[in-house]
Amino acid sequence: MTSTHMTETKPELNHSSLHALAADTGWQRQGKLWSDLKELCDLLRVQVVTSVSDEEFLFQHVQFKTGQRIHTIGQAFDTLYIVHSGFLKTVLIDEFGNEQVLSFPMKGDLFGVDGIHTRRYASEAVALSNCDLILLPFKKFTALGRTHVELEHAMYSVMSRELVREQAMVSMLGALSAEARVARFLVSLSERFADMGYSSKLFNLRMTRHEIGSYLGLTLETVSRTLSAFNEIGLITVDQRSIGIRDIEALRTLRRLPPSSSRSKQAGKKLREAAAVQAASRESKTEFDQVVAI
Amino acid sequence: MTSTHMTETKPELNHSSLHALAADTGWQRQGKLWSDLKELCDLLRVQVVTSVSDEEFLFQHVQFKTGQRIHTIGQAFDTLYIVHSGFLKTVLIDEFGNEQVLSFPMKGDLFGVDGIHTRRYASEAVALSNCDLILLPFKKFTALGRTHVELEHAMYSVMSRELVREQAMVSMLGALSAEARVARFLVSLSERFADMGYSSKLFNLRMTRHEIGSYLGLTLETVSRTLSAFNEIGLITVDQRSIGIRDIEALRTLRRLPPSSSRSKQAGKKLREAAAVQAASRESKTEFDQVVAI
DNA sequence: CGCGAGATTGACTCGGGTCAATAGTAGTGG
DNA sequence: CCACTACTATTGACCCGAGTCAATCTCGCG
Repeated sequence: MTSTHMTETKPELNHSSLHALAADTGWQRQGKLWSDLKELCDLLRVQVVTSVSDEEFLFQHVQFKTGQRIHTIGQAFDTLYIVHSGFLKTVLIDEFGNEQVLSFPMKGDLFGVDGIHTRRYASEAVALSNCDLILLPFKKFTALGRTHVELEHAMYSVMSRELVREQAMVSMLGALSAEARVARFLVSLSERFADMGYSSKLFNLRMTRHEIGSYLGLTLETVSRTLSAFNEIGLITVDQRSIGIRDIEALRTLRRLPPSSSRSKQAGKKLREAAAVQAASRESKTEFDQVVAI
Repeated sequence: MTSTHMTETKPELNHSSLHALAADTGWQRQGKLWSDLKELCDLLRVQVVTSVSDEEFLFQHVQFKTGQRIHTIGQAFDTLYIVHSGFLKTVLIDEFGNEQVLSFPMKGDLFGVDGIHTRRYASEAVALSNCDLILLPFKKFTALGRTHVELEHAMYSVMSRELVREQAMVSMLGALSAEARVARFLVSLSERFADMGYSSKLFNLRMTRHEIGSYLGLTLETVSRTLSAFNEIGLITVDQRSIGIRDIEALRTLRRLPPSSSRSKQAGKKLREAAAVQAASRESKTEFDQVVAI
């Protein structure tokens, strides 16, 4: 249970075991303990007209180790979480025990929102690395929102942003080819790393091929194969979890081969080949001079 | 522009033409004109501890005709919409003009939420039938939320619900086969019609095969074929836009043939066949004694 | 009555899922 | 320290579900 890699034996949604686990964590108080409103809003990338930095309103941090569950499906909801550092995944578990990865929250991301409506979390959140999370008791937060108008708006804003993200996800799953999905996934990861201050060109994946596949609606084999293909074409460099981005533009513009409901009949295959050629022509111009993330 | 079927010629995101159109509508004032808070919450299926029915806070209705656009992508956001009656679709338009249907709002649904974050609508909403919508000016609404706590919570709740819905969508697109998607689509439609007071057994689709396909991440041919297959198996009755549900349980439990990241290796094909058999055995027990919707 | 949009069907193709074998990696324990 | 074990990743062979292309049919409307 305390090993650093994910070996926890899927506890069958056992709530008591979860709580035991949380208790086990013991609200350790190393590292940063509290955050104020401003820090919180900065993290959420929400522009707040710097309200008086109320020192009275502080939010506690909690640490989770790799593999630990932050919350499970069905567990009573009462707090939202903001990632201060670390990487997680949120998953849905369908009626037959199959996991479906919904998101990979990282620094600045909010999660737990799906619990508001039914007052129970609709998904499960698991730490993919050691994490430092900010607790955001929902009651306390809404109460605050009433006195700090801009905070309330921030909340709406973040939820709206999350909704737009999901829409983009739906759109991607509905319309893009496997290659395009993987390409975009890499691009978005790269961008996230960039604005977290890490290298956007060389980084380590925090999740398995299986998790990536689940997130993208593909099998792990397809993910692996696609990464290998990108590698051969020269778009990226792959070695296990380590990814080097060699041609982000090619990845970004890599469109769907004639996928789903396409009406504008532009031979998609040609686009792919074009992208490949385009990539090959740039192959030698990028270099790897940046620091590896983490 | 005022014809009752959808012939509007994709106006290339021309905002001025949109506004002209809205002006054209002329905020017609037939039918119900205003709704109070309680009515609004009832519609949203949010339990509100019946706040004093403030007659001062009323929300205006607007009518749209089939094919009219309620808002377009990029248009400045300032109001949310609640469907009082009628059917719509919301679509995303990707970088090459392809539509992707995101939802089919109907009675009691809220839309426009995706505009909160960037202050511009991220999607486009189009009426699939004549519609009666309730306008919900966002500013006014949040202001109200500050004095009526339960209203604020209702807003969070509805947004959270919407998020969960999107998650379910992602999950479906990522994990289910074409047949399962169509089956679930029919089930959810049936349920929606049921709690709108229409028949859950016999109803008319308000959207084309193409739109259904776009929504489900399939081609219109696959949708058509799948409906035909369900028809032959005896799960449903199809005639153009008219759908008769004959075995909702079979549709509900129709699982994915071995789709994506399946680890529990249960021969999916057998499940399908089982469902078919199951369906056949029930074939004669359902009857069509209910009133057709609309 | 003819036109155009939508729906249905068939034939063909191929992207990506399935199954399976192999290899690289890391944590565990003797 | 090294073998043992459990994941994780990579690759290949095979095949089927669903996309593509295209012909035909229906229906509502001008």
